[in-house]
Amino acid sequence: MHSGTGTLGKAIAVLDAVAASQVPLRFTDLLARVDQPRGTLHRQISNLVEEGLLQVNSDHSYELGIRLLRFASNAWSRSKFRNIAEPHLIELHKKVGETIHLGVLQGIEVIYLDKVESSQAVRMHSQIGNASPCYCTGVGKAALSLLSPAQLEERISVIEFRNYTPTTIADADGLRREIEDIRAKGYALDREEHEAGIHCVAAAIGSPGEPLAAGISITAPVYRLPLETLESWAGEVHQAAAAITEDMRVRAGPRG
Amino acid sequence: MHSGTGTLGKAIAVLDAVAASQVPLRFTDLLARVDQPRGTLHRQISNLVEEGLLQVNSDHSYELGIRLLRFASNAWSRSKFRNIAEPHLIELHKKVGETIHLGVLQGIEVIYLDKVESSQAVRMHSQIGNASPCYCTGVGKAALSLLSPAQLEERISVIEFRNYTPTTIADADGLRREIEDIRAKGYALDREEHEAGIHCVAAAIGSPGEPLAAGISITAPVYRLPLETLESWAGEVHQAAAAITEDMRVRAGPRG
DNA sequence: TCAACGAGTTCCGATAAATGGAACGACGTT
DNA sequence: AACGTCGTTCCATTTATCGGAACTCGTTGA
Repeated sequence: MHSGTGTLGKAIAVLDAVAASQVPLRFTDLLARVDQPRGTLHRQISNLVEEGLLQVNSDHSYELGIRLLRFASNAWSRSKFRNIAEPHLIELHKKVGETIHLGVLQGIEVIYLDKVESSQAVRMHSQIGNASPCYCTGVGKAALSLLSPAQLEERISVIEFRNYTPTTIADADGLRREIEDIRAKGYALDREEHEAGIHCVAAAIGSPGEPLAAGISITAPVYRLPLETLESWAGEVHQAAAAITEDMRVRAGPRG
Repeated sequence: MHSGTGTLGKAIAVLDAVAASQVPLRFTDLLARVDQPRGTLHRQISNLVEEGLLQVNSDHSYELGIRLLRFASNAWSRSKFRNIAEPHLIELHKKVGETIHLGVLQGIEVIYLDKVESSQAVRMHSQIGNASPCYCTGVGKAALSLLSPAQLEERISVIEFRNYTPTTIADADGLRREIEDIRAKGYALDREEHEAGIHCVAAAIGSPGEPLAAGISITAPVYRLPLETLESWAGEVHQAAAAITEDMRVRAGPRG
């Protein structure tokens, strides 16, 4: 979504382009999306394919390579943060009985690291690894509230605001006010700002000034759970988030 | 597990080193595992961290970055192969009632792409994305049987045989005989060769000479299911694998 | 107190790799 | 048969990578 400097950055920009597209891309399509000369792009793609990061179908369309899967399964299962957070997610889920999400801020996106819900019958993988815009998700806004003014402005400046629903925050000023509000209250609400019919209450994980900016949320469908109920759990979310923050501090500080 | 040529390859070799290790690695640990001068490695790591592919903890230990997760969730959900195979896996599961695995050959490893089992209660992600050696898994051996003699020898030459269990194939000659046997029979068996107490029957997906070499397997614990029962399903596995191969041919050939 | 050590980081000339413009070959279209 | 499109290859130029050495900082031990 952002990168581009350095040889490695260029290569990843190609992966990004492939990942961002809903339809399979052919060489010329990529050429249009990645700002690179033909020869250069061709070689970069070749390298990526050779490394197993990109896969080419028989019709010359590209998809992300399975080697990424191998890396990711590793990243996920060993993630210190996720492992520390997991018991807290489960505990919170037991308290409220609704779906719990764990996500971290990555640039201007939230990447979901874990999810605890009642009906595990849903097909696996759900939205683990999925990315959503930070400005219209509870976890995202909560995480943003940890940033310094400078960091915050830096991120805001690259956001392209888009109205997913009527309640989506529409511009930078709206987001600034929202962040202020979240800092004051200690929790964030997503009032169907990303997906109609879904709202959530969230709290930030991490401390101002430190690199980790993340959050957890309780998510529920509007038709079944009013916002008031959700908001009444603000204390619980905040408490769980604080517990994770503390666990991270304790276990990261003294030693690995 | 292999790469190393080119700037990109070097970078990925670092990721591989981090992924391969069970314990968190610090700078010096990586230095020992990746054959690179200090200055060079330092810059490569910096680049990887900057791109979000690698993450550095406060104690200078490294773990794989969550950005990989984002790529992987994409790679998985959009994978043409996985999507085509999925209904066949479910159908096969309904027939036999045991766990079905889908895996592809990547170098000398099998990477698991999907899994269908009865008790989805198990924590998600299970072993999707996990990698296992090709010479001691049913899927791996089945996939190897599709390779040309030259390709096969190339791969065999880089395998480091290791005895996971008493029945693990111990050397190249043993593997060559096994592959011959699989070609003759049309299916592969894993007689507790990778994990004691677990065996499976598998069949190859793909055609000789084509790039895709994959397989599916029916897996079961020894204590509950004798090998004879498993082997009696060889026809079903083979049939399902053939159906996937055919679907891939049809849907990949005419157009994307 | 000071020297020695190990871990991580920075610097910079030499070197090798990436760059990108242009030409080429393969198809399908008009 | 001439044309446009798409993918691929080539090669002189440019640029980033390489890697040895020096530097910083915290720890250990005499």
